[in-house]
Amino acid sequence: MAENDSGEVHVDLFAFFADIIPRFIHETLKNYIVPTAVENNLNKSQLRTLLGIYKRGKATMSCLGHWVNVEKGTMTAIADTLHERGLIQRQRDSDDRRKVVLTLTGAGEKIAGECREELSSAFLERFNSLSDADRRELWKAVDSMNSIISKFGEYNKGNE
Amino acid sequence: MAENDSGEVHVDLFAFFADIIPRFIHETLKNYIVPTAVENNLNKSQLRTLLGIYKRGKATMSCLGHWVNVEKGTMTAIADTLHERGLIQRQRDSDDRRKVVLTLTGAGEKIAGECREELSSAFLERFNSLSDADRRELWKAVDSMNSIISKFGEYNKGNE
DNA sequence: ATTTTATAGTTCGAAATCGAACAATACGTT
DNA sequence: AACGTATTGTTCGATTTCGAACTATAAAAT
Repeated sequence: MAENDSGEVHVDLFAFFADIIPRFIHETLKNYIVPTAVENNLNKSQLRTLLGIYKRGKATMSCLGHWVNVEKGTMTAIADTLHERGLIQRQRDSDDRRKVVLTLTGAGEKIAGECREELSSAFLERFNSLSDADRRELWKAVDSMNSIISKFGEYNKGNE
Repeated sequence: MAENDSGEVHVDLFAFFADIIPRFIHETLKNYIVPTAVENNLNKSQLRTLLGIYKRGKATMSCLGHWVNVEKGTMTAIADTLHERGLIQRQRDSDDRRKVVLTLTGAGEKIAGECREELSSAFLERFNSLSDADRRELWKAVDSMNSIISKFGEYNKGNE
């Protein structure tokens, strides 16, 4: 907890974002195994990479590296594997030939979409036990926090 | 985005927790290198383990494994290293002799406290640019979300 | 135009992590 | 008590990831 200028007591912002939220997310999904990911023998990084491209339509290696939270050397290895399995395509960006743009193949898109749906369903189940009042309050808080977070520049940089 | 029963449009809860929040946390701290962690040659898992014990006072291997998000075999290796360096103590739980309880040594506590403070300061700097109105709204949303999240059982199970 | 500096991606040896088999302890049932 | 089942932590070979050196392209400075 922490006090603000007017003496009110609030949750410690750092504890909230660094402890409480990550723990909540992890607790919610830690025991859930994504069926389609298992069927297709995808580990966490490979899945997260596919979902990152799925969400963006296309993305560069660096952008995905930030998103998946791995070094660029690792991203190369992940892209190698996904490409070998026919799930993604690589092509040089014609505007900036240093960049490599990744897109999903038909097979990759199908798998990514199914995984996303499975994860989303599993996650949302957690909220079934909430009362209507709590659900409304949560949604209000989420909308509010979302609008503030989106004001921070880096978050919206897109496919940088 | 998603619609609720009354037709209002809200942020998609799954996207918020699985995409937006993790990305915000990562973006906020990705370029920050914790000085005390570097000085003491601690990698991310070792640091997170120390901070996990610091926050809880003491914790079992399993509890920390969940917290750090690694398999138990990995947790054994991490604990080995931290113990060799004199930062933690291991002892069997006398109530349940299967369990191993980890606590910080004096040296470990000092390092963990410094790292926590450094991370917290770096994180909170991000919010300096917010207007007073936004800051109040954010804090309100955080308090609200925190109270709802804390109703979910598993989150509060403690040193399970 | 040339030189410097910065950025994107790859390679590859070192380090960290996974995950399945295992041993020890606890719990539930009969 | 004895048996089967579940949980906790360790071990160790296989896999993944890190991180520094490198190449190629772009942008900025002179």
